Amino acid sequence: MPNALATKTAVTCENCNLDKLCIPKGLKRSDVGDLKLVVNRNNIRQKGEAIYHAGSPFRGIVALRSGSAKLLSFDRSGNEVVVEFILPGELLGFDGVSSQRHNCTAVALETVNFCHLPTYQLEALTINNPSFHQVLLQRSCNQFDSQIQKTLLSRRSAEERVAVFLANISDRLKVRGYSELAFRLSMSREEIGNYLGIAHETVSRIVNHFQSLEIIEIKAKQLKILDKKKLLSFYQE
Amino acid sequence: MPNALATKTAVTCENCNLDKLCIPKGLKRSDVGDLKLVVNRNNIRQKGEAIYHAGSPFRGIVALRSGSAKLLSFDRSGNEVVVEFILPGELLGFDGVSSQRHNCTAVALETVNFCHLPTYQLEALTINNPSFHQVLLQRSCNQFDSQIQKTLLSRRSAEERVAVFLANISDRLKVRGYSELAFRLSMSREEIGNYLGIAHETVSRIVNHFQSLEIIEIKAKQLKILDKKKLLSFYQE
DNA sequence: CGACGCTTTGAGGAGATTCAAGACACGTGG
DNA sequence: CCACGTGTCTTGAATCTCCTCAAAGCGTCG
Repeated sequence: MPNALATKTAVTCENCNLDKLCIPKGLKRSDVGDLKLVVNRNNIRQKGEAIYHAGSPFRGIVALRSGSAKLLSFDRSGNEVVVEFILPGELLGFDGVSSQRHNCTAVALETVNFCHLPTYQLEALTINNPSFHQVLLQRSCNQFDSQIQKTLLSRRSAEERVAVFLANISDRLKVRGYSELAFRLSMSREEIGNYLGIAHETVSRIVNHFQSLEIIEIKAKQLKILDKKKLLSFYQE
Repeated sequence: MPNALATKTAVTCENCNLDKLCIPKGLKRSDVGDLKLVVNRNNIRQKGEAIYHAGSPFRGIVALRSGSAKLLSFDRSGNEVVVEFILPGELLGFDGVSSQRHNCTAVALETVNFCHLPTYQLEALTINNPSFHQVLLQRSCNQFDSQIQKTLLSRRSAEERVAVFLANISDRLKVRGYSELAFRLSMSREEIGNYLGIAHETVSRIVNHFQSLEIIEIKAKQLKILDKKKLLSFYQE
C-alpha cells in the first residue's frame, strides 16, 4: 500500500524536509538510500499517549517528524521529572541503548508523527555502513552535551532558567524553519517548571514578569518574543 | 622498549585488571586483541594537570587506569562547573565526539595513569569490527544515563545529594575491587559542592552532621562509612 | 453551561547562600 | 624540628530566593 503511493506522495528520508536535522544529516546520499528502506514511517500518537515506556525493552531509535514530546524519568517517589523536550527532527530512544531497556518514558505533548528505526535494522545498517554508526554515536553524544548544558543552567537563578528555556526553544524552532519569535508553547507551566527544576508558580510569576517588562507576550499558549536580545541579556550577565 | 618488557610485565588490555569495566567489557576475546594493539598506554598526569582542555580538538577516547579526575565545564562567567568525577576503569572524552572539539576540560585530582585510543584508530576499529562501535555507543549512552540520574538528584535536598554522592562513590569503588566502606575522598568540599550544585559550606555542614549521627567518620580526606544503610535511608524516603 | 484543569496571585516559611572569622592541615624554609 | 604561611575546612549569623499552601480567575471541552 505505501508503495502504491510512493511515486507521488510518500515521504521518504530522501525528500523529507527534516533530512538536514534527522539521522540523514551527515550521511552520504547513497547511505540515506539504505536508511529509507528500513525505516517505519507514519507512526502516530495522540496528546498524552506514550511513544515508549520506562522499563520496556529497547526496540530502536525514534525520529520525530511533527509535533512535540517530553522525555520523562521518575524519582523513587514516583514523581515525574522532565528530562528533555523533543521537537521535530530530533531523535529519541538513546536512554535505552546502554541497558537495552528504556529508563525514560516518552510522551506526546500534542499529536505526533514519527519514524522508527528498529533494532535489528540498526545492527544490519551498522555492519554494511560504518558512517551510519558514526552518525549515531555523534547524536548520542549530542544528548550528553545537552544534559551538560542543563547542568550549567541548574546553577542559575529561576529567572535565568526561564529566559534560557524560552530562547532555546526559539532557536531550535528557527533551525527547523519555523518562526523564532512567535510559536505555540505546547507544554504546561507545570511541565516547564518540572524541566527547569522550579515550581510551576515560579514559572508563572517569571513569565508574567517578562510580560510586564515587554520582553514577551503570551496569550493562552501562544508566545510572542518581543525582544529576544533583552531576553538573552538575563543570562549573559 | 615496551615490547622488550611485554613478555613479563607489560599490561595490555587482555590482562589489565580493569578489563571488566573498561572498553573490553562486552567485547569478544579476539576483539580485545585488536584493541590492545592500538591503545597508547601509560600516559601520566600529576594532580591539577589537564588531560584535555575545553575547546581543543577531539583526539580520541581516554580510559583511566589509576587515580581519579574531574570533568569540568564553564559557565559564561568563567566559573568551573564539575560535570562528573571519573574513577579507574571509566572512560573520558565523549564530550568531544559530537562537534569533534571538547566542550569540557578533564583535570587529574591526583596522579593519574591513563590509556588513550586515538581518533584514527577508532575509525579503523569501527570498520573492521562492528561490535566495537556498538560498545562505544553503549558507553556514550551510559554517560547520558548518568546525567539523567544527576538531574533527578538535583531535585532533592542538599542532605540527600550528599548522601547519594557518598554512596555512589562507595558503589563505584566496590565494583573496582576497592573497599566500599573506607576510602580517600580525593576531591575538595569545594569540588563536591560544585558537582552537587550546593555551596561548599553546606557540604561541610552536612558531612559533619552525618558524623554526629555516626553514619560516617572523616579524618583529613580519609572517609569511613559506618552505616551505609542509614546513609541511603536519607534518599529512600 | 458547567466542570475540570491550568494559570495566576498572595502570604508565610524553610532551606540554602553569602559573608565573615576562626581552626586546622600541609608543605616550606629557617 | 619547629615556625610560618597558604589553602582548605568549619562554624555562626543574617539574608534571600524560592517553595508551599491557599484561593481565586480563566479557558477549554464535553
